[in-house]
Amino acid sequence: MEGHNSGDRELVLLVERIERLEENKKEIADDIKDVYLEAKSKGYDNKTIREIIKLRKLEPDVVREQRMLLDTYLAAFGVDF
Amino acid sequence: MEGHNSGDRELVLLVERIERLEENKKEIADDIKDVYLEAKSKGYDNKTIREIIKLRKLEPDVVREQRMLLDTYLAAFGVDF
Amino acid sequence: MEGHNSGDRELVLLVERIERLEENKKEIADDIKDVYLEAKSKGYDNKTIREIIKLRKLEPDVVREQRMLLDTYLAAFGVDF
Amino acid sequence: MEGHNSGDRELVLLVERIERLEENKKEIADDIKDVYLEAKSKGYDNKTIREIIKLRKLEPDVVREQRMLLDTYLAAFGVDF
DNA sequence: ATTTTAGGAGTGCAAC
DNA sequence: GTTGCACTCCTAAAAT
Repeated sequence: MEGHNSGDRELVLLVERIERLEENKKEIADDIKDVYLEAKSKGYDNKTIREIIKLRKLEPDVVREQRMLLDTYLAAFGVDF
Repeated sequence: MEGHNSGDRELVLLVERIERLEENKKEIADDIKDVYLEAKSKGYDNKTIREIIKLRKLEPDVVREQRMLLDTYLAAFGVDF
Repeated sequence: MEGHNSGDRELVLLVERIERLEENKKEIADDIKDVYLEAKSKGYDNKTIREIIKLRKLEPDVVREQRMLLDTYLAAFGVDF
Repeated sequence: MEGHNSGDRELVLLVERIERLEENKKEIADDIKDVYLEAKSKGYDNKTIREIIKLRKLEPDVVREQRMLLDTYLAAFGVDF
C-alpha cells in the first residue's frame, strides 16, 4: 500500500512533538512580552528597545554603513532629520 | 564620482512614483474593506468568504486533493470533523 | 533628572533579558523546523500537518460549524469540492 | 428562513466584487515591484528606499525625536554608530 | 481600557 | 538564481 495507514502512529507522534515545542515557544514569547511590559512600566519606549535589539544583531560596520546611506538618500530630498 | 549626487533627481522621482502607487493600492484596499463591511452587515461571515476566495484561486482538483489528504491525516487522530 | 541616565544599567539588563529569551525562542523554532524536516523525509505533507495542528487547537464543534458554513457558501457557487 | 439560500446570488456578487478589486490591487503591487527593480538596476538600495518612504510618512518632528531617543538608548550600551 | 484579531510588510528559507 | 512560501513583527481595528 502507498503512503500511510489510518491510525498512523508515526504521524500522531510527529504532530504531538510539534505541539509540545509550540507550547514551549509560546511560553517564551509570553515571557518576552512580560519583559516589554516591565520595560514600559519603567518608562522605556519599547519601539526603541526593539530597534536597539535589531541593531545589536548586526555588525557595527554594517549599521554605520546603513545610517550613512540613509543620510545620503535623505539629502536628495533636502530634509535633515 | 561614485554613486549618486545629493539632490539626486532620479531618486526623488522613483520614490514619488512608488508613493503614488502605494496611495492607489491603499484606496483599493479600503474599497475591499468596504465590501467586507457590507457583506458583514448583510449577515455573511467574512472569515468564510475569505476562505472561499482562497479556494477559488486554486484548481478544483488541487482543492479536492488537499481535502482528501487532510481527512486521511485526521483519521490518524480518530477525529471526524 | 527626567528619564534615564546614559550608561543606564536598568535598560541594559532589560535588553539582555529579552535577547536571552529570543535566543531560547529561536532554538525551539529550529527544533520545530527539524521535526517538519523529519516528517517530510518520512513522506508526510507538511502543509497538511500544519492544518491539522491548527484544527486541533479549536473545539471540534467549532471546526464542524466552520466546515458546514464553508460548504453552504460553496454551494452558492455551484461547486462541490 | 434564516440565513441565505443556496445559489445565493448576493453572496456570489459580493465575492466577485472582492475578487475584481483584489486583481486591481495585485496589478498595482506588481507595478510597485517593477519600480523597485528599476531602482535596483540603477544602483539604488531598495532597503534604504523603503526606509525613506517610511520616514516621509511621518512628521519631521516625530522622526527627529525617534532618532534622538535611539541615540540616548544606544549610549547606555556605550556604542556609537 | 484592555485584549484579541486581522491585514500588511519584511525577512529568511527552500524548492525548482 | 529566482521565485515562491512561510514565519515574524507590527499596526490598526474590533470586541468586550
